[in-house]
Amino acid sequence: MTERPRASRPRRPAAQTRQAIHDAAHELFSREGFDAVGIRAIAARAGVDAALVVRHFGSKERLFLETMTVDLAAARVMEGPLDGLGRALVEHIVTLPSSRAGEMAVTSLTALFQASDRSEVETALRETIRQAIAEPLVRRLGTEDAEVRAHLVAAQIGGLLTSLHVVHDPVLLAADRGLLTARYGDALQALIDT
Amino acid sequence: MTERPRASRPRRPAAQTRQAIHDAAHELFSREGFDAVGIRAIAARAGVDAALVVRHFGSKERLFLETMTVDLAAARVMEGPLDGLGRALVEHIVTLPSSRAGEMAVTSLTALFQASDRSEVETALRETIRQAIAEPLVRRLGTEDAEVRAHLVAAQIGGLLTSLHVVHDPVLLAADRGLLTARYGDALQALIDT
DNA sequence: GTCTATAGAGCGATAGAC
DNA sequence: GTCTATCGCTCTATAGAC
Repeated sequence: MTERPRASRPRRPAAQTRQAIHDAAHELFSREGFDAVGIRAIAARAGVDAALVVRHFGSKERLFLETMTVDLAAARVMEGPLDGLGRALVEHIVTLPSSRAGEMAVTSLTALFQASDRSEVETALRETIRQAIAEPLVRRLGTEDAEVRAHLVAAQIGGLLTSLHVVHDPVLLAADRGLLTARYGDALQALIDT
Repeated sequence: MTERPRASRPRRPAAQTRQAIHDAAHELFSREGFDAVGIRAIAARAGVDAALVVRHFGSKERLFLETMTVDLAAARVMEGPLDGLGRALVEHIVTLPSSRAGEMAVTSLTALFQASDRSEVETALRETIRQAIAEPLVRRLGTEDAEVRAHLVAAQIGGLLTSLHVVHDPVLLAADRGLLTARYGDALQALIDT
């Protein structure tokens, strides 16, 4: 249909191709995990050739790391008053999946967890947790053991996230959000208050 | 060297072969994860042929599930007095890797987490958590919301375990055990006391 | 009970024409 | 920038000789 002798296809802008690969990769990696998804499957979903995936992102692992970034958007919550912060954080966590961005953050986090036997992925995961939770909090807690406590807060929040989205604990998934927030939030608060 | 025309090898008892495969599988799966380890590698380490692995265990996934079982040995701790249970549980968790059995439990748990995108593995993981933590505890807590609280306790303990052994949080790994036990244990206790 | 051999498929990555 | 073709390798699982 095109008048040119189709030396190559209708020529999409490179940025658009890159974005299509990016989106396809996020969707497939989120749903099936790193190992179960091949470059060919990503290319097929993006409507491009498999070689382009490598050309644009270098390798499957780099594509994974670039695609599965997590923005927990917890920074805003962290700025709130220290008392009541426990419940506010848990409320934020359980509400995350109701926004599109939050849902993507959660699925990415799950995929990172499951691929964390690759050392680069483990590093990315660790850095994500540090930046999103531990570091903002350690500045709020002036005390001497602030760093350890902040990382324990991160551990506890991670526990809720993995129970919900990795293990899929049916009791917690079915539980009343208010009850969850109150109980787990107060336990978190104990960690914050020392 | 053998006098028989080596139709087949010196004939090891089947149970012994099975055990050798089992041990090799545990070691490799623990260290490298489900996807990174092939049947051939397991067979080589066990000193047997790859076909025997399939013959004895049916499939790689069945071998994985049969091999990576977790005994957290938390039941004994659960029987202790309800007050102080938080710290006792955390103490138990951070001390786990110092025993051989505990270390195997921890490495198995890590491998289960990382392979939990396979639905049978996810089910096994969920069941392990329920049996080891949630169920023993729900019997101790008489209250109405006992089940949710017990599963929140499991989530919080899972958070510590994953932070230490999946994410490898350097702050927590370097932290004083006593401090960890006190802080995280008291937060856990808040969940137990309601 | 153990082995050889192989089916049957998929993989990540590259070379080079266009 | 895009595509075709392919290299070289891995994998799980099975069939059947011994």
